[in-house]
Amino acid sequence: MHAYTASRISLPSHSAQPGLPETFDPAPAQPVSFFAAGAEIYAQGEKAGAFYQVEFGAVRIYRLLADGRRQISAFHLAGETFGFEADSTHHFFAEAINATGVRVLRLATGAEMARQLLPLALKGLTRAQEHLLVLGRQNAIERVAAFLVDMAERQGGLRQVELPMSRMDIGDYLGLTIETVSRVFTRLKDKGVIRLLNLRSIEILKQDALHCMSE
Amino acid sequence: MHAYTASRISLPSHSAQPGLPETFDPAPAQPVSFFAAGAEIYAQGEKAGAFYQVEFGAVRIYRLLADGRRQISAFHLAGETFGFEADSTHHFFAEAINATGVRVLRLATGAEMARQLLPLALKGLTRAQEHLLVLGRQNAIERVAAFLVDMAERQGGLRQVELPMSRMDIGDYLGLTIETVSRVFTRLKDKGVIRLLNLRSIEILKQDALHCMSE
DNA sequence: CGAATAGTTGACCGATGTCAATGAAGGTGG
DNA sequence: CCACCTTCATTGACATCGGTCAACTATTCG
Repeated sequence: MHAYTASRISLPSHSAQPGLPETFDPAPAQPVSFFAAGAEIYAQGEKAGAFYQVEFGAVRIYRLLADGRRQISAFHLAGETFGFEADSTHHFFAEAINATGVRVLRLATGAEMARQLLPLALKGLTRAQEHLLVLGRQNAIERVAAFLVDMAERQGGLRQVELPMSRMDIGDYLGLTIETVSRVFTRLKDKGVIRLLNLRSIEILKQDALHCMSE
Repeated sequence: MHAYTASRISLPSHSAQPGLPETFDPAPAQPVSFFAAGAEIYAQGEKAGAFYQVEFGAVRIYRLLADGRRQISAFHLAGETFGFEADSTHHFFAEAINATGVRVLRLATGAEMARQLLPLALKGLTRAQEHLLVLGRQNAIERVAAFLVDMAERQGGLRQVELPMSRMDIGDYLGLTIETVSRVFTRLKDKGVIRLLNLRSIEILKQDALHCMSE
């Protein structure tokens, strides 16, 4: 049982992005906030009133038990959206994993907003439910394999996969300890399924084998 | 690793309910379908085009792995709504646990529908994410305690709680085996926290202790 | 270059799964 | 209405996967 102590590492600079070239956004330009690695985007219990789109970097969404055990329910990479809640309160914590920029989208109320948000909420629901299957019924190898397959898909299905998060983050996402995550990485490496380019990026050598392991 | 073999036990009678007294429903009356215990309401892969409100009985939503391992992602009791999907395909199975009546609500498209559906989707998302914490980071006693607390709350917070589902269903919801569920029930009974009135209903004797155990 | 942080590896332990036997409950037909 | 049979739940003995603790190594950052 490992304890996790949350700490506000640095404050975001809530200012609009000035002069960077950007892809065209049909919605009226919204401010982009920057967060340093480990910075809190919002906390459980805080008032919710916006949702967020990742411009660059990566975000972890998590919850804590009283004794510090942490469960990360989702990672969000560039282009993905998070932060909507059932009521006007955040039920989870959101933190930047690395230096991260998020576009803050103020919540309009009304049917048009619901129309935009619903598909995102439903996609998130499906993702969460699929993750339940992993946590409830898969063993350590299957969990890590499923995680790598998912990360690979979200990065365009390339052989090389960037893992912006630490082993502890991966463990807290998969319901495992860092030691077990590490051991499974080693086993996959020894089997020739993956290659560790460095701590934060892997190459998938046997796509089929990995898919197979993830069930 | 236990195998679960799904089987269509009986077909639903897709007919409107004729002469039963009903509580007033502001929406135009929709047909109610009846399902026998174990009957399939929809299957993974089927075309989705409606959502469902439980009139009476109970429903399990689940997914299977290739080798038969099953994860129940949610139970739905009377009054609750389920069946909406991110795209037009069901990603899960839905089965009646007991004799169950569900009101079938055909999906209108458009903003007004989204406005109605969004809160339900968001509520479901929050529930699923909270369940992730249970599956990822809590031990067997905590899981069962959390389950009982949840069931009690959803039944009005009474001391006596009805469990419409089998031990296997509970196990497949909590990521445990039936043996472990049974052993935890016995431990809670021996500690005087609960009393087993019969297989499908319990009495909570120490509400605080149970809350405490569920973290 | 050195200290601090993150990751890996090994030895051991315990919680939960597996397998098997027993007991209780519910449904069906005589 | 009862007896039997089937299904479901409980209990025990044992195995195993993953957690814990500790030592060591690699990486990053000042």
